Amino acid sequence: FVLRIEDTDRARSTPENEQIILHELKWLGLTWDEGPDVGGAHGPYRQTERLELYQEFSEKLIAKGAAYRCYCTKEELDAQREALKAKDPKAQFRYPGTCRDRKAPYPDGPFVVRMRAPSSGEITYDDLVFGEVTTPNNTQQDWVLIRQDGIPLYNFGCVVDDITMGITLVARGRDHMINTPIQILLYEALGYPVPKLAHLPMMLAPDGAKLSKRHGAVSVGEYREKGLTPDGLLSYLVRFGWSFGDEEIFTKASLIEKFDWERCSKSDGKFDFKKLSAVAFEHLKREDLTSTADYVEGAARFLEKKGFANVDRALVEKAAPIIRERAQTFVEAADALDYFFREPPAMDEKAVKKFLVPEKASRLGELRDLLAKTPSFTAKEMEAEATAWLAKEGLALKDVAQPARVALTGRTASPGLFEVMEVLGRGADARAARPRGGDHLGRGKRREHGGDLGGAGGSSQRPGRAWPQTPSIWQTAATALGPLPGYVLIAPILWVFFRRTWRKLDVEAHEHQRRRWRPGVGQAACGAVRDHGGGADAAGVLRRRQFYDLHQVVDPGAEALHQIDPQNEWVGGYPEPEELQ
RNA sequence: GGUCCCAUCGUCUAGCGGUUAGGACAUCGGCCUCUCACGCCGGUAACGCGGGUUCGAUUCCCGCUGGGAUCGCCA
Repeated sequence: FVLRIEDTDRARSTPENEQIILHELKWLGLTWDEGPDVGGAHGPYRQTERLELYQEFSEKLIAKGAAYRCYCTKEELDAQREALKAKDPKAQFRYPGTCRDRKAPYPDGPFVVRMRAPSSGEITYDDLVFGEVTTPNNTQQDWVLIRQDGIPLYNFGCVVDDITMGITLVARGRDHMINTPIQILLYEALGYPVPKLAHLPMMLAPDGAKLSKRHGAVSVGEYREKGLTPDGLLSYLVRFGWSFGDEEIFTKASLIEKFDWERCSKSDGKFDFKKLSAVAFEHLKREDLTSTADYVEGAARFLEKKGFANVDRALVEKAAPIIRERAQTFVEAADALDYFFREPPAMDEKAVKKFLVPEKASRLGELRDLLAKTPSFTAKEMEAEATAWLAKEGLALKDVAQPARVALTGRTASPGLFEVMEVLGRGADARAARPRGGDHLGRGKRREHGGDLGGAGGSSQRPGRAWPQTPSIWQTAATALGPLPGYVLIAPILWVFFRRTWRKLDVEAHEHQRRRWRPGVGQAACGAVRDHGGGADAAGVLRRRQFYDLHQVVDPGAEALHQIDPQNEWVGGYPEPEELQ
C-alpha cells in the first residue's frame, strides 16, 4: 500500500511525529510499497511537498465554475459565526455566499478557494461496511478547499492525492463519514470516479466517552514498552470490530488471509485493557505465536532495559519455558527472570521475616546437601530425591518449599522450586558465568541473639561447618538464614536495589508521546490501495482509525496500567490538542 | 438543534425467521498444587421499549428511547 503523510496541519506535523508513525507501523509489521522513506512512482508522499498539484486542481475547478475565490477574511466570518451563535446557540452557521458570484474586477487581497456546493439533491454511496448511505445536499455549504496560505484542507488534499496516486479503496474511521459526501462532490466536479469506500466503527474509552488523552491514552509505542508483541496487539485490535466465528487469536498472516469487510461490525466498541492483556498474553505464551527465539530476544531486551548488561541469551532460553506461562508481558518476564541474573537475589523483606527463620535452617541445609549429591541436577531427579527424603523424615514438601523458595529467589512466588534450581544450575560455575546484574552489598545483616526464637529445635546442628568449596545455590539460603543455632535472624535484610533506569526511560517515552500526532497513513486492502488520515486498513488487516491514533485510543486508565506493570509509574494524561497550539 | 450512523451478557462478539441465544475477556465457585501461574471443570450474566409483518421474531419494517460522529481557513 501507499503511505502518505498528511501534514498540512503544521502544528501537529513534525519530523519527529512522522518518524514515530513510520517506526510504529514497522514495528507492527505493516510495510508499505510506496512512501516518504522508500519512494515510489506516485511521490512525493508528503502533502506539503505536493502543493503545486493542489493548485493545479483548484485552478481546474475554478475554470469549470465548480469553485471560486473568496476574499472574505476569517475574522469577518468568525465574527458572523459568533454573532449567530450568540443569538441562537443551536443555529447552524453557513458561509453566506458573499463571494460566490463575485465578478471582475477582483480585489487584490488574499483569498481562499471555495467549492460551489449544490443545495439540492443528495449524495448516495455504497459503503463496504455500512451499505447504502445517503446525505442530502442542502446540508452542504461552500467549503474552503485551499487556505489563504495556499495549503489545501483535508477534504481537498486527500481527494487530489487519491486521484493522482491511483487510490482505489478508502478505508477509514466512521468519524470520516461526514466528509464523504463532500469528497464525492469533489470527485464528481473533477470528473474522476469515486473509489470504493469502507468506514469502520470507533473504539471508545471504557466509559463510553470519546477516547482522548484525558483518559490516559497510550500509543503503539507504549504498548511496545509494556512488552506486548506486535501480533498480540494486532490480534486484539483487528478482532475489535471484526470477527471470524469463535476465533479470537490471530497471527498477522491469518488476519491477512481471513479479513473481509462483510464481517466488520457497524457499532462502536469500548476498549478493554484486560482483554488486550489476555490476548497479548496468549500470544506471548504460545510458542506457535511467539517463537522461542523471539521470546528470548524480547525478554533479554527488557532485562537490559532494567539495567542488566550483556544478558546471557542462553540462560534466558533455559528459563523461558518456566516463566512464559506466568509473565503476561515482556516487562513481567524480565521481572520473573530477575533472580536468575542477580546474585544474591533481591530479597523481599516480609518474605524473609516470615520464612527464613532459624527452625527451618537445618532442614534447608540437609536438603541442600542432599540435592548437591544428585548426579544430574535436573528438576525431575531433584524432586524425586527430595520427595523420598521428605517421606523418610515424615515431612511434606510444603514444609520446606517456601523457605527454600525465598532463599533461592528472594520472593514467595516463583516457578517450581526444582525447575528454578535446574535453570540456576549447580554451584558456582554456572553462576560465575552469569552476568552480574545486582550489587553485592546486600548481604543480610545478622546479629547474635541470646537464644532461639522458635524454641528448642536446631541445636543439634554442627556448629561452624564450612560450606562446600563450590558454593551451591544453597549458600544463599543459608547465608540469609543465619546458618547456625544461636543465631537468629533479627534484622531484615537490606538490599540496595538497582536503579531503575528503565523507569526513567519510560518517562521519556511518555514525554515523547505527549504531542499529538495523527497525520494519516496509508493502508491497503486486498490489493487496492488507499489511505486517509485516520482510517486504517492494511492488506485487510488493520481497520480502525484509532489504530493510528493508538496513543489516544486506549483508555486503560492508570489503574489498568498498573496492573500490567505495577512498578511503572504512570505519568498522567496528555494535553488536548488545543493545549498544544 | 441540523445531518449521518449505531443498538445481543459488565466488555469484545456469534447469530443472517424456529437455537436450552454460542464463544472469549472479566467475575464467582471447584479441581490441580511446593508458592505463583498455567491448565481443567462448573456457575452468574444479554437480545433497550412499543407497534407492526409472519404460524412463528433476537433476526424483517416503522416509531420511540439511548449512544456515537460531525457541524473549522483541523485531520
